[in-house]
Amino acid sequence: MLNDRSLAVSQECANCPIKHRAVCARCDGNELERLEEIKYYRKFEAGQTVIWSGDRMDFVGSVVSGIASLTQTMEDGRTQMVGLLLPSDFVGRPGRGTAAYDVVATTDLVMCCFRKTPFEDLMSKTPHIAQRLLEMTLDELDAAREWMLVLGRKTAREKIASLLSIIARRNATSGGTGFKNTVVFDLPLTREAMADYLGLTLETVSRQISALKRDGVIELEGKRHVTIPDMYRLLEEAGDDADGGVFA
Amino acid sequence: MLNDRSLAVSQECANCPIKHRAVCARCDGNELERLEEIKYYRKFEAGQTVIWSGDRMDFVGSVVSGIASLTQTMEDGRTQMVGLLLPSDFVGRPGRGTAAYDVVATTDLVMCCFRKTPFEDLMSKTPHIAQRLLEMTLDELDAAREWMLVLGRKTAREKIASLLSIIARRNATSGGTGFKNTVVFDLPLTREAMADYLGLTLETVSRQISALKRDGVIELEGKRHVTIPDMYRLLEEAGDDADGGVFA
DNA sequence: ACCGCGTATTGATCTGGGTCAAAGTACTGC
DNA sequence: GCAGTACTTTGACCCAGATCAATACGCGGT
Repeated sequence: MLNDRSLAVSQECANCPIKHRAVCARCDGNELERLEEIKYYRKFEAGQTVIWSGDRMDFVGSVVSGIASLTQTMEDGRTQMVGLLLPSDFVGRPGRGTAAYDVVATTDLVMCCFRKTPFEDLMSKTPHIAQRLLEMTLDELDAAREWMLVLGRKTAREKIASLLSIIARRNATSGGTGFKNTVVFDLPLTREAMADYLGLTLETVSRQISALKRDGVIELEGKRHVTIPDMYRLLEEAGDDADGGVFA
Repeated sequence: MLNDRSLAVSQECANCPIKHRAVCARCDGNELERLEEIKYYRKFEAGQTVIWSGDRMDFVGSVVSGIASLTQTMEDGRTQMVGLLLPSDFVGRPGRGTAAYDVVATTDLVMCCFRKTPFEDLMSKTPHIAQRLLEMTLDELDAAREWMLVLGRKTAREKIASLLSIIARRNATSGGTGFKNTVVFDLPLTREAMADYLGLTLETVSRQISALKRDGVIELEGKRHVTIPDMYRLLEEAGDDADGGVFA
C-alpha cells in the first residue's frame, strides 16, 4: 500500500508530473526545483469523485497510480466516459478555470498535482513543458479518435475486444512464459464502467464477455482476473488490423 | 471564386496558419516573416483526397476555406469520420511523419500549408506557436469528447440535431431578421458524410431529417439549404442543456 | 428532350442490443 | 453462520436503427 512517506520523495513518482524527469533532462535544475515547490499529492479511494463538472479547478496534475475516468452526463442520466486516465496521464486544462467533466476514481488513486496558477506561470517561462504537454495532448486526441471509431462503427463484441486490448496494452502485469502472445491482467473497471466507456449497457457487456470466454478468446478467474491466451486473436476480434508488428 | 491572386497576399488569409496574426501580435516581425517564407497554398475540389492514411506527410497546415474531413476506415469498409475540419482548423501532427487518417475535401477546399521541417524548427524556437497549437489541440480534444457522447449515447434524432447545431454554430450565414433565434445555412455535407460523422447509415440520416422537417424543427429548401426557425428548439432536440446564454 | 449518374427519399423487413426481471456470487460487518 | 449490499450473470421480450430494394430528384452532357 502507498503511504505518505513513500510519496515524499519525487523518485517514487515514476509516472509523475508531465513526466518531469524527462522534461528536466533538457532543463536546468531551477525548473525542476520550481515544479517541486508547487507539487503536492492527493489520494482517493475507489468510487470517490475527484472533481465535478462545473466546479472550480485550481490544479492540474497527473495520475501516479490507479485509474480515473472522465465522464459526461446528460440531464436524463445517460452517461458516456470520454477519457480513461491511466498512470502518467494528465488531468486539467491549462487556461480553463472550471472542470468540463466529472473525474472519478475508478480504483484507489494517487494523483500528483500542481497548483494551477504557478504551473501556468512556469509553463509560459519554460517552453519544454508546453511542448511536452502538446505531445501528450496530441496523443490523447489520437486515442479519442480511435475511440470514436469504436463507438460509432464497432459491434458490441468488437467493442469489448477493443477495450480489453487497450487495457492489456497499458496494464499488462505479465507477458507469459518466454515468447508468447499471452497477456495477463486485472480488469480495473466494473461492468458498468466498461459499458459507460463503450456506449453499451452493462448487461450487454456481461453477455459479450461471457461469449468471448465461451469462444476461448479470453479466460477469466473470478470476475476480474483476465488471461488473453492469444493477443493476436483478440486484436482480430477487435476488428483492428493486427498491425503486423510484435505488440510487446 | 478564389484564384491564385487572391491568395498571394497573406491578408486574404483571414483564417490562416494557426492564426498567425494573433500569434504575431505577441511576436517580432522576424517570426511572421519566417512563417511567410515556408508558407504555400493548396486547392482541392470537392471529393478530392488531400492525403491517405499511411502516406508520408511533409506539411502541416490549416483550412482557409471549405470543409475537409478526417476519416478512419476498417478493412471491411466501415468508416467513421473522426474530425470535421472547418476554416481555421489545423491539420497535421508536428513530430509525426505519416498521416494517421484519410483527409478528404468535402467541399472545394483551400488550405494554407507549411513545410513540416521548417515549421517544426520555427516552433521549437518560438514558444508562442507551440502554446497556440496547444490551445487549438485542447479545443479539438474537447470537441472530440463532445462527439464521443453523441456517438455513444444519443439517439439518431438527437445525433442529427447535434450535428446541425454544430454546423449552424460555425457556419451560419445569417442570423435572421433582427433579434431572433433563426439560423440559415447551407449543409456542406452529403447524407453519406453525415452518416459517417454520426455512426449511422445514410437511410437513417435521411429519415430523421425528414422527421425533423415534418415536426417543424428545421425547414429545407432543396436538399441543402437549411433554416432553423428556433435554435433553442434544435438544441433541445439535440439533448444539450440549452446553455442559458444567447448563442449568437 | 432524353439519357446517365450521383444523390436522396421512402417502404418493408430483420436483428443487435436495449429493457425489464430474476437469480447468482462475493464481499463486509455483526 | 447470516444478513445486507454491491456487483454480475442470464433469460424473455421489444424496438431503434440496419439492411435490402425500389423509386425519385437534379444536373451536366449530347
